[in-house]
Amino acid sequence: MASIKEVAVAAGVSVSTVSRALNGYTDVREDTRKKIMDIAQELGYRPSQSARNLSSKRKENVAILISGLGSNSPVDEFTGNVLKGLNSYIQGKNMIIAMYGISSEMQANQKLSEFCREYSLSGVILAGLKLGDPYIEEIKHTDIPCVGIDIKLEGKMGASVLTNDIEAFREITNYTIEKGFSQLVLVKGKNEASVTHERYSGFKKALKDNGISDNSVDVLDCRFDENLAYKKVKAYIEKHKKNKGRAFVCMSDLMAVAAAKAIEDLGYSVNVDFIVTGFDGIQLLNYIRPRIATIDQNIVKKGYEGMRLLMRIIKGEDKPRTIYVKHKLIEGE
Amino acid sequence: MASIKEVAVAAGVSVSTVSRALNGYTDVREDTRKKIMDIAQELGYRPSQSARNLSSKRKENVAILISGLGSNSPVDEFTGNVLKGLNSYIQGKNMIIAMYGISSEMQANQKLSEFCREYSLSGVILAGLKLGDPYIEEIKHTDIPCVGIDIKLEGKMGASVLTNDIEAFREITNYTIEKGFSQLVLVKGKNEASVTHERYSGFKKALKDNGISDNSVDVLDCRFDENLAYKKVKAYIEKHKKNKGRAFVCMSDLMAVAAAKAIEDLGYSVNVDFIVTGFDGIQLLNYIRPRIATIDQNIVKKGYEGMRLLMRIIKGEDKPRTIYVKHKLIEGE
DNA sequence: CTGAAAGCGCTTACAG
DNA sequence: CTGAAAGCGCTTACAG
Repeated sequence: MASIKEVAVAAGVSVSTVSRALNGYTDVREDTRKKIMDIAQELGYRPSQSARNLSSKRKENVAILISGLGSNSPVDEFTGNVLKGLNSYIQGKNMIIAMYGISSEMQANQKLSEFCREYSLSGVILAGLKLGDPYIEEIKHTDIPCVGIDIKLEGKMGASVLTNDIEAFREITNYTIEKGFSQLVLVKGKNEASVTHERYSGFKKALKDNGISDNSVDVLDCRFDENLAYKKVKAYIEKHKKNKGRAFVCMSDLMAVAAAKAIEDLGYSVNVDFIVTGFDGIQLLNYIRPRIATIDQNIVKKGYEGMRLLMRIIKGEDKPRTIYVKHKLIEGE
Repeated sequence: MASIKEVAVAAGVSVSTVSRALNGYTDVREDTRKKIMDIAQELGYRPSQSARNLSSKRKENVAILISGLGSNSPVDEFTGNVLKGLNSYIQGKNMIIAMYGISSEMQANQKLSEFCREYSLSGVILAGLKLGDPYIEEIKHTDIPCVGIDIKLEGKMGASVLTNDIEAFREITNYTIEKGFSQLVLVKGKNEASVTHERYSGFKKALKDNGISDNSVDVLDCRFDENLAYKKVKAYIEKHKKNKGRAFVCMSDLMAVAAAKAIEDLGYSVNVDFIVTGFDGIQLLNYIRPRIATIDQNIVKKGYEGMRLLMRIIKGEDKPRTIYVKHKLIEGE
């Protein structure tokens, strides 16, 4: 419960001196500082962040704003992994990061800049944003540093941490073909998601790499919906048997798992009669047999890099820019 | 960027009046209030929380402190589900909750009361705490409302949201027996976890319910470790074949999944040759075939109820107490 | 190297 | 019903 004043009195110095000592200013005599430190420690003194925020200009408060916690969205590992990544960055750095849930509704009611002012934030990480969310547009013209995880942010203060979806999807498609399955079926995500377009573009590059013509490939539009993927893949196989597409290249792991299930439910063997590949690298795949090949996006690393970039931007050590976190191909069996 | 002063000037009233109008005090003339509201809206005014925290006594700032985000812990769904629950409570309530990651190390460095003072918190939800964490002890003597999710908090300000582990485990054990498998093998969690003891006690009640003697039951100490569970269950079956324990009653879903895998790897059929049951209700089970019976703990609900209880305690509408969130038996196939 | 003083943006008795 | 003023706990020029 100690305030700076109590520390000052106990140390027999002024409040200003305590403040300077505690904040690591150099113009404090060493023994004065020592005494102040000791007393602060003893009293369990902690500066009130509210008071500090109110009086100080140069502050380094950051927060992560998480969208999509709303109750209709399925809980996935994304949030936990991002948090874990942020956390690993601040470990031992004597800093703390606040997290706030932001719904699309809330974004409509309160501008990001107002939010940051209200909570004294000097920079934010944004996770879970969807194309069309109000903040995406606002960030183009804001002057507070923003780092988007898995979402491209524009404007002079907009930075991003992304997977190179084009390269990654090209890679896994090539992997599929190398495994001897060149009659491809693309199990596609929803068009509203930017990643769908990027992965699609990577897919086409892989076709070109292998001299496969676009129109020899079937596309199942499954909108990242596992039930839809199950149905469409099942129907596809029932119709063509093993005579047409034999490789289901999926834009997400969950769709891949559904596709694999469809294959098995029809009495075929995954990775033998038909190959399936995913994208994301979710935990679930570790429990599915046979193992489905995928691209691990390394979300934890994204959290870490996002945090690191944000701090560097705030301190002026770096400029807002786009970082690509290296993905990893995980082979199937 | 507007401050209360600018609103006051624009409205032609004093700062005090603006403050009272915005905070819903009744002693403001209706048209004055209306004008102030309009102008505040127009200017995009938001009160600085820092200033408010500093000047006001009766504040209702709450936060969730999450332990176990440390990088060595596996990411699971727990955190995301709790957050989702909290979030569903505050939906539309015009409030926001801050989240902070707290490691055991940090707990050792900074007392909870100091933390709350530093961040102007009037109440906290604690999630992911382990037996032996420093804050558990401190809470016994603190005077700030604390709600523990899945951890029993003591002291006059300690509240808890729990599963009735004893009843739940008794229930699933009884379910197993009803399914015709009475030669039980308990796949046990680690002794350092309080839930292990409670589930064990529920297990024994079920034995008594069915007149089964304790020493006819084998216990595999697997410490909530899936690899250990896999090994021990496999060794057990290799040794006894189908001649002894036939029902692996597991204290967690992950151990149950491992047990099921061991069974299948030995060429047996899950839920036919041997039955397996879990505990938790994790998403993964929806993807494992055949479906393993389990107890769904409803973590989302726990988050919701925890938040609700905390707010009620802060407002004086309720006393710190223990809430049990109803679990649900999910049958296997 | 140190202290007195102003000020950050609010809330809240108090007076009228 | 409204306003002037004190105060919350800090930081930061400024003076010495």
